Amino acid sequence: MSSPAALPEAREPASERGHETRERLLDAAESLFAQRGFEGTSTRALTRAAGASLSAVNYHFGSKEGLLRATLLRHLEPVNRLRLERLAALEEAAGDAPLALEAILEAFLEPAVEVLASSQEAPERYRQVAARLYSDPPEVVSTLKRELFGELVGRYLDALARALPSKSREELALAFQFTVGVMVHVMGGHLEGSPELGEAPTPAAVLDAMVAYAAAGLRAGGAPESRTHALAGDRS
Amino acid sequence: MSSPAALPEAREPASERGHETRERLLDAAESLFAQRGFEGTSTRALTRAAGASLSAVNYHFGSKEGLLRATLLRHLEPVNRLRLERLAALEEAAGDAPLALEAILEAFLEPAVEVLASSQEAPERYRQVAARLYSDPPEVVSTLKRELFGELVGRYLDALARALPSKSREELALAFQFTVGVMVHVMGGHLEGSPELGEAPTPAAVLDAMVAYAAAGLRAGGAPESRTHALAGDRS
DNA sequence: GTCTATAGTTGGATAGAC
DNA sequence: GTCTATCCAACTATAGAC
Repeated sequence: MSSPAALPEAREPASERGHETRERLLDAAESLFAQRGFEGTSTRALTRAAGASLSAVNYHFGSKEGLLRATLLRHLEPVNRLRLERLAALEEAAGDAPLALEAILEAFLEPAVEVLASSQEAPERYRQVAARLYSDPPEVVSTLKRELFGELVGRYLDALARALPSKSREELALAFQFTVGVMVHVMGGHLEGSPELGEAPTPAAVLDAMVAYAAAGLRAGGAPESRTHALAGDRS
Repeated sequence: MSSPAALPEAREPASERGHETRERLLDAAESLFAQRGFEGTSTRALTRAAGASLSAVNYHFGSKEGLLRATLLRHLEPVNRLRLERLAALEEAAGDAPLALEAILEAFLEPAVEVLASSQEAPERYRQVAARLYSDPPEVVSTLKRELFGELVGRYLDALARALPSKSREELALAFQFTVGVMVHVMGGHLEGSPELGEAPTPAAVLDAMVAYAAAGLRAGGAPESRTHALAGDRS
């Protein structure tokens, strides 16, 4: 985190040599942590992949854990910033009116998909980084999770509460967590693992399906009328 | 898997000494793999927790990976068997009629919650075992996943297709994967990590909420009429 | 079936030259 | 800022006594 010297303000002068290795380490960490997990990736394999020396990780990040933290931050922070910006833009455009549920969900879900699609290289790499937050055990991760998502979740729940005034905050919080589960599963790449899905659908199609699924789920979740269990399925 | 001797048929005779250690190892593995992941757990810590010697893992399971496999199987296999049984029972009762969507979802989701609730000791332990299937990287896991879920998913999709005849199989498969994501997130214990949820809801309440959420999501997911994005939130 | 002892690797981290 | 060389702790797996 607080690295060696935070070079003056030059924003990539001829002498950014000092940052080249750092960036390569982050790239390699992204890729390897995603593929094999934190404990499953050795510092040796990591620095080899980055074309750096073994000691580089400790020099730039203090420890292997510091590198994990930096790796997660590098991706999740911009995604979450975008999520907050998009929510704020929606709210400003709507004035006092409550937001459309689908719009809120799109503001939350699309940034993740976007970052994924905008990656030039292997998208698999980016996908699983976020999912790691929900699977890697070390304590760094749970701390970081609260750090990164605390405010975000609160703000989105506020918007959801205005869109769905008949729901209690607990109901909304629960259904929103379900939605996070959907997102994590998709970002973790578990759609590919499943047969029956034939050719993988495009990210845009998956996003649309997620929004529709989650919107319906949020509207229905926990509402007493929806527990009419005895009646059969279709409705469309 | 195919262990030393598969003792005749005695179902816990005075001489089950040979199995005591084995069971203790499975218990410990369950707990530690759930908490710290596969690579994050050393055989030493594991055997120490089980009160066994270091070599016990290799004797009983061949390797550390063999122990992971046995651990996952021990829990997932009965859960999946129950899922298939409950689906079959529903289908028999219904004759030719399509099943109620909520009933299908309950048959799928409740066994997991049930095993969780029926565990005498720390339920946290059991919860995360299944979730590990979706986060641990080693190849054993992805093999096992297909092995365990291949038939199951096919059978449930068949039932869903009859309950929701207007949906294509691809739409259903996608929405069903979303539902799996919800379940994995819940079983992984990520509800606890979130504030805003106050006192953790009971397993039964979470189950009801999941069923309602997923049923609504499956009915709506991908249906063209549900993409009327412009209209605002509430409906109840 | 369980133990102790040990072999043989590989792990993260550091020292010090350049 | 990056490297090589090295420390030492920890790992999985095996051998062999009991």
